[in-house]
Amino acid sequence: MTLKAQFDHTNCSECPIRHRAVCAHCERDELEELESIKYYRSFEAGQTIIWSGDPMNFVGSVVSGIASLTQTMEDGRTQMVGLLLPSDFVGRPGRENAPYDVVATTDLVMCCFRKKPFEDMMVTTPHIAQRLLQMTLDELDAAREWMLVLGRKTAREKIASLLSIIARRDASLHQSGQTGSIIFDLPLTREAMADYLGLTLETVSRQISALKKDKVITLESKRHITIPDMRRLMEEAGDDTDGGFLV
Amino acid sequence: MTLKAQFDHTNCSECPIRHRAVCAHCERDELEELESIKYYRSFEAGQTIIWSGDPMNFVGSVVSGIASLTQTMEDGRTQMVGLLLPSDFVGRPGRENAPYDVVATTDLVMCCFRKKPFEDMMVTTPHIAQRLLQMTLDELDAAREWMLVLGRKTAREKIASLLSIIARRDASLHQSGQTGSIIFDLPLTREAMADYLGLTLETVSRQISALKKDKVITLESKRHITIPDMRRLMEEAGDDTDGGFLV
DNA sequence: GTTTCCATTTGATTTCGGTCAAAGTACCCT
DNA sequence: AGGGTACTTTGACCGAAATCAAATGGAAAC
Repeated sequence: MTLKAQFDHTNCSECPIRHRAVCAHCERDELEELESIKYYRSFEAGQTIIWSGDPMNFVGSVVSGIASLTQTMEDGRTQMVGLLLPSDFVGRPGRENAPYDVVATTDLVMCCFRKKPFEDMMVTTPHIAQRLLQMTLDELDAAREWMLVLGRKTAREKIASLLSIIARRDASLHQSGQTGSIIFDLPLTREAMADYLGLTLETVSRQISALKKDKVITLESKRHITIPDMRRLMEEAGDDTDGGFLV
Repeated sequence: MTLKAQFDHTNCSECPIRHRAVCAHCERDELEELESIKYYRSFEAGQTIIWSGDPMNFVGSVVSGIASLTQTMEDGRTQMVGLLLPSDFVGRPGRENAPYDVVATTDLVMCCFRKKPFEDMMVTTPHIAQRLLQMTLDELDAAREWMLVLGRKTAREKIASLLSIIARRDASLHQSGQTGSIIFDLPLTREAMADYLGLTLETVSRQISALKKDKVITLESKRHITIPDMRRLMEEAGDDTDGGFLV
């Protein structure tokens, strides 16, 4: 592995990336502790990063870009099991990494920590362990939320759930509250959506067309979506309340 | 809430329950720290425990028995999102609990901690936070493993996956290695299996019958199962390797 | 022993989503 | 502009699992 510092710390100055554990802006003190054991590495969109087994003895954290965690069966069936946004971690400190592939959805910069010093640090600086625990609990909730989607929702509800999640995440980024319509770009291909939802890409396409026909969503282009009424979309998703959602 | 100490610490003397955070046997020192803020409570099999929202301001840990975490949609569709075995935790320290119901699969004893002192304790005793993090990471892996099952496996593969998981957990409890056939009692009704697998109970029944007909499993009684060849079962489950599995 | 209740099995039919196939669309590249 | 490629849409058909319905089994209660 060749690892090379490619991240300019000054990028972080207004903290747009919410890099909770290591952000130079909001966590300068911790950053200094970590400095000696971390490396930055960048990946191109579409690249698959094998993050399993012993050789990959690193814990990684997304600095910028989006990646997805995927599991693949030997016959090719794949299931996306998580979305990695800036500040999210991958890799199991304290043991061999789980057999997931990390796929860069966009260009990606990751911050990699060698495991051993990372673990030591968690013990010596309990607030980092504490924060990592909070994040892991969030991810666990998201994963469980998704289990309901995968196990019990119809194709139409699955699509609505995914759009609702992305829309809300976008809305929270843009601070635009609940007012009026929400517009966003889909960062996923139809196939990626299918892998996330446990569907085929044809079904994804059909259900998006159906939601468009029923005026639940509007498509400016294939990837640019408007949601005129968020409440309506959430009904379609079968969500009763505004409970937990993915990241 | 009436909470009452009903757990005899001497039960724990050979540590059959792996009660990692509070076991009187293996973690006596920690137990003493926790003593003042914890309460034991027992539940009957079949009882549903609402563990969400503000009023339930507790973190719970299973002392003995089995419980399941379930999510329910307003139209009654339910999905089991986790199995709680002795030593597992429920409840999100540091925030409102997630909207899951805890259903006692067997008679159950839980150890409940008031959240605030529990959180303080995590900061003051970092090794507990560390251990909780490990357990949460394990659960996250299990949840993600299950996402593949829910999203991409056929009914037959789902059943085989569940049986394989239970069989392996049992085998590890009985220290009986990989040798020969494995016999165990199903702790779940067909309906509970269906809720776990995102199927209907009829499909569960049909697939179990099919596996029986094909000699992958043998049923002594409806709940007593023999697996003559574990490798065969794992093939049926579509598992290529012996990767991670649930709890 | 027999009645009751619940879990389970089995059957008949329907339906949702998958599969296979073809056509349409946008974007990049000389 | 033309042509290639990757992504997306749409159609026709099929099959796995859901749904509806009834029968069977097994254990506790009377």
